Amino acid sequence: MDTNKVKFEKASVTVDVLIFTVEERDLKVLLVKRANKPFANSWAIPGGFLLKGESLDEAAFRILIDKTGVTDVYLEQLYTFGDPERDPRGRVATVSYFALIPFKKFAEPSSPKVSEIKWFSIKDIPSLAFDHNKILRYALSRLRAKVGYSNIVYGLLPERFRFSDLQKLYEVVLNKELDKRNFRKRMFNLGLLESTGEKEVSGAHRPAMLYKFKSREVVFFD
Amino acid sequence: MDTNKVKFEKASVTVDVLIFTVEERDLKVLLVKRANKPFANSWAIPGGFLLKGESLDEAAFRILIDKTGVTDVYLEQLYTFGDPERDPRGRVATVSYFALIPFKKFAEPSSPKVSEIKWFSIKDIPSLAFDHNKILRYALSRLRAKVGYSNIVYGLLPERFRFSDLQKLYEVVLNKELDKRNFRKRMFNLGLLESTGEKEVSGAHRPAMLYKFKSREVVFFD
DNA sequence: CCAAAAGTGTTATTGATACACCCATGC
DNA sequence: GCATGGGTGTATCAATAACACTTTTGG
Repeated sequence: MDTNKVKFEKASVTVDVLIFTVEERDLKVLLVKRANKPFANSWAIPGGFLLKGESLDEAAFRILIDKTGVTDVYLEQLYTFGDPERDPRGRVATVSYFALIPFKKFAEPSSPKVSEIKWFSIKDIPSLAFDHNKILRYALSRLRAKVGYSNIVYGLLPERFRFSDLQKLYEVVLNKELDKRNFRKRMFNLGLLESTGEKEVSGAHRPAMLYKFKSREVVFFD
Repeated sequence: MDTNKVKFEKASVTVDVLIFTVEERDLKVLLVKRANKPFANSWAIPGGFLLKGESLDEAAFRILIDKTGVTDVYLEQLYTFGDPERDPRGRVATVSYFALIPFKKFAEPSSPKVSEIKWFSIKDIPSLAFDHNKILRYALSRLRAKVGYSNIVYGLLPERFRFSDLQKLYEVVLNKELDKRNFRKRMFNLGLLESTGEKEVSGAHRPAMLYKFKSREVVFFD
């Protein structure tokens, strides 16, 4: 192949972070409304340009803190999107990450530049800026696959939770119903959970035992 | 966070492709000896800068063809490495891919710029340029995980192969021995293979039936 | 006593593992 | 006839799937 006349191209590198949480037993993703062109007023995945001296992981972490104030978090690189046409401003490659945070830790963002920021149910996603719908679909498929062979859902839950919260979370992520008894059996057999001994301050029904993950580190199984 | 005084940084984007094959029942990866600085004379993963108008996948494909002449191939994006210190020339983010090719299709490369090119057994990898040892370790762990729940090994095998070739391949990739009867049972149960009806032109032993994958498309199972 | 969610066991089926001998060929 | 790799079956165990009733609380 003759490459003599073809030019290399410096690209801008952005890092986008898909921030997921569970609220009201529903899986939600944090989106921002863009203030500037291109795609002004469109909703988009939060992100930003890579800064001098910053690693990709550091940039993802910075964006996450900027938007949510959360630091104790599960964060994983997802995929890199680099189609030459994906950004009208020029060649921009986006390294996408996904983050899982417990809703309770979320604090309103400090960043003044963002005009608006909002949690969207994954069942109700509008048309997004750039190729962000595609990125979100990719993130969801990774998340769905990964909950099947790892404990990463710990990132979505508070320290202590009811068993039914955990089950509901799996049901929402996997988009299918699970049998209560089989689910409990399997979860206990994996040996990742422990009872806290405490019970929820309950409603008009039998109070539920509260559980926690033995370890808030990623564990793979199967 | 005050970002007013921090500068954005344009980065060069390179695409590196880990090209795997099986030869002599051993898993091998293609490395090139670098002609130029930095790391002149070190072995490295083949790669190159992203060209104008080219998508990441296209760049990976171009590099692969350039080095091997192979076009019918399994190719998958792996991970993006972007530490600010990883290349002494400046900020370079590398999007890594891995490719699986059947050894028979390999043709000597047409590219005149490469000083040397060589297959290395994965058991015998030297110290590589940049952070390429780390990238290779990552690729191997992805490959090992993925053969467990997909049929991607089809990419490493010729059209028709003996069952024992397939088993040996799994053993090399997973670095452990497998039981012959259980392995055959499982493979047949997955329903991805079919007999070609033909037998190998054999050596001093009973001739082996030759099999092929029903589909040379990625299939996931489990 | 009624509504609401928590909690609990058994059976059937499937997939994984462990294991040893005969077969077809070339020389 | 012997050396070389090809090819086959059974029994045990573990994990998964299907399935319905009782318990504890608040109001």
